[in-house]
Amino acid sequence: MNARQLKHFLTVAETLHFGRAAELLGMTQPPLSQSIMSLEQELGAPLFLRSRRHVELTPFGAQWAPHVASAIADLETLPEIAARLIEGRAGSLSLSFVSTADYSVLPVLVHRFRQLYPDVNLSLTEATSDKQTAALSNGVGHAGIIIPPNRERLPQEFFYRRLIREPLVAAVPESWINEKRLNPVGGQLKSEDVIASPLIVFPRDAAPLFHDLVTEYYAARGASADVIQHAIQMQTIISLVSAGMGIALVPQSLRHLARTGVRYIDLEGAAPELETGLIWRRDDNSSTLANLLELVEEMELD
Amino acid sequence: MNARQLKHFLTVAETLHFGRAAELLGMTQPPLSQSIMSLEQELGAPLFLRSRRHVELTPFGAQWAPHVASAIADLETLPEIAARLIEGRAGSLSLSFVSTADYSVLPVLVHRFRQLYPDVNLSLTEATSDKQTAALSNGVGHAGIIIPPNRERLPQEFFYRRLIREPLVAAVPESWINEKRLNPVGGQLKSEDVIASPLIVFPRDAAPLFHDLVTEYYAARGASADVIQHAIQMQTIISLVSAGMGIALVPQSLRHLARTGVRYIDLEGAAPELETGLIWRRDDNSSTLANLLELVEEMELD
DNA sequence: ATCTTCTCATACTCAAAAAATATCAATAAT
DNA sequence: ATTATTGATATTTTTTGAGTATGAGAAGAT
Repeated sequence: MNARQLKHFLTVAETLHFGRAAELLGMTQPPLSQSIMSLEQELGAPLFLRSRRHVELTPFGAQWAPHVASAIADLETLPEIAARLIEGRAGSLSLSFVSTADYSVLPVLVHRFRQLYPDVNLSLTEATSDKQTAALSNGVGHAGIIIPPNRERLPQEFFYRRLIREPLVAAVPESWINEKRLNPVGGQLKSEDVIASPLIVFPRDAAPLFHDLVTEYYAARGASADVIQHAIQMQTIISLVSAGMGIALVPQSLRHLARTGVRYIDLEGAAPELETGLIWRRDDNSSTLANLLELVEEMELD
Repeated sequence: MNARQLKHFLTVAETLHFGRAAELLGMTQPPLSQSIMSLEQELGAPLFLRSRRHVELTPFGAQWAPHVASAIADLETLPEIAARLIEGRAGSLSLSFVSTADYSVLPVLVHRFRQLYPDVNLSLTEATSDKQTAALSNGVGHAGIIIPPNRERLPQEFFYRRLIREPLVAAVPESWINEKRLNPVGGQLKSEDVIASPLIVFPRDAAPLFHDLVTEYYAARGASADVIQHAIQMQTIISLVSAGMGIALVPQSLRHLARTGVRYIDLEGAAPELETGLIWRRDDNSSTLANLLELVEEMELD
């Protein structure tokens, strides 16, 4: 019993006519008759009742036909499924991201991807850059949005592409401005003001690169940060700023996270810039990943 | 692309080794390699990454495999489904019955059938003997439990088998006995008492054969029935008896329908007998029907 | 470093299966 | 009666699937 014979059976069951069925199947009638007969012999029961002029299904044939039809239909959608998987229009894409990306590239990227590839199962995981790199290295996940280390420290097994490069801005309690504790000039905060203010910042182990970028700002000005509090979530940091506990240096895109009592102010002079980009394994040739990369090329994220 | 190639693909995907897969498939390795290659060519994408020493699935292959596995599994259950349909262990059986059978043969028949063939979809329809015969004649339903007409009036297209032959008994209001309006002697009701009592009976058009059996009882005794009420359901008739409206002549098996205020009493002498039997189309060779018939032969219903 | 082994690919041959052609036989309609 | 229709049978041809023999490249052993 093979799919060919089953197809033959279905066609005869539909037409109830060997000649016409053979035509539909692109073959001649004799081999079709033989095919059905051998199928019946194998099953040990007739599928059709044939008089010399008429063909009809036996009760067994009639009840079996829908099962066969369903199995054959499933079989025949396999090439279509394959095509969709090959083109990356179906399948899965597992994307990890650092929490800061949540306010900049991630939403627009995810939205566009979902729009273009609605049938791809996109799974998103928040993780630090280090953890993302480790997971990808172990073959877990397809791509990660990270804050990149120095080029030489990025393992050879990865490709990297910059997504966005944005200056840090200060998130400050609104009250401190009203009380003249901070004095922005022309919409910019002076470095003396920054240095003099208690700082709320990520713990270094959670985001070493971002942490280092902030502390280097102080070091470059011959000072060191007066870290009053660590917090592991951007939202928590902003909440603490709102409570007047201190200021924070955050990526500019965090302006999207509006919160009463918090003002975002540009830094005076050349602000440190935070780069965010995408990494993926060189040897990963998943088509869903390829589609994501293509989409990244097409989008103007900066 | 055919089921054979897909099976090859699945086996290689499981073993990740062409030689061992070929062995599992009962073939040699070269044609297996060719089969996979031709499948890959047809799909337009590689299913496996082969180095000279290693085989692994491509992302596409890995994602396609479960779809293929499911389709092939469905395909391979078709012979099993066919066997069950052929043996009548799956499929459907549509049985109609007269309402009186509800209290005699039907429950035990249905119970036993369900027990033996739990996967057969058994559909039960209550109908008069005439309607059942007509439906069967039109190819609707498999068998019917009817009160049979004279043999010569049963169309040639049917087979018939008696299931039960039971005497009619009188269903009488309990109060009438207490009030000595009826006087059973030795547990039997005299025909004078029957003739003298108002009768509740099926309308003739709903059950002509049963109706005729009852009226012939009166005719044979030179009387005619004093029909005080028609009712179309056995339960209604017994309810009316319980209310003291009259008596009814009912099949003995109706004793199973106990009701306060109603007594079932044998008729004096030779009581009219009601036959109930099964009909089916001679040319219906459904295996579920065959199983029902076999079951009927094995059971002692009388 | 060389040799052996493992493993998938290639070239070629053969057998079995599928389908074609030609024809038959039975039935229904003209 | 005759003809057209339709499924079955007989026989040949084509296609497909699988076999054998062998090659080539990589990993591991000596």
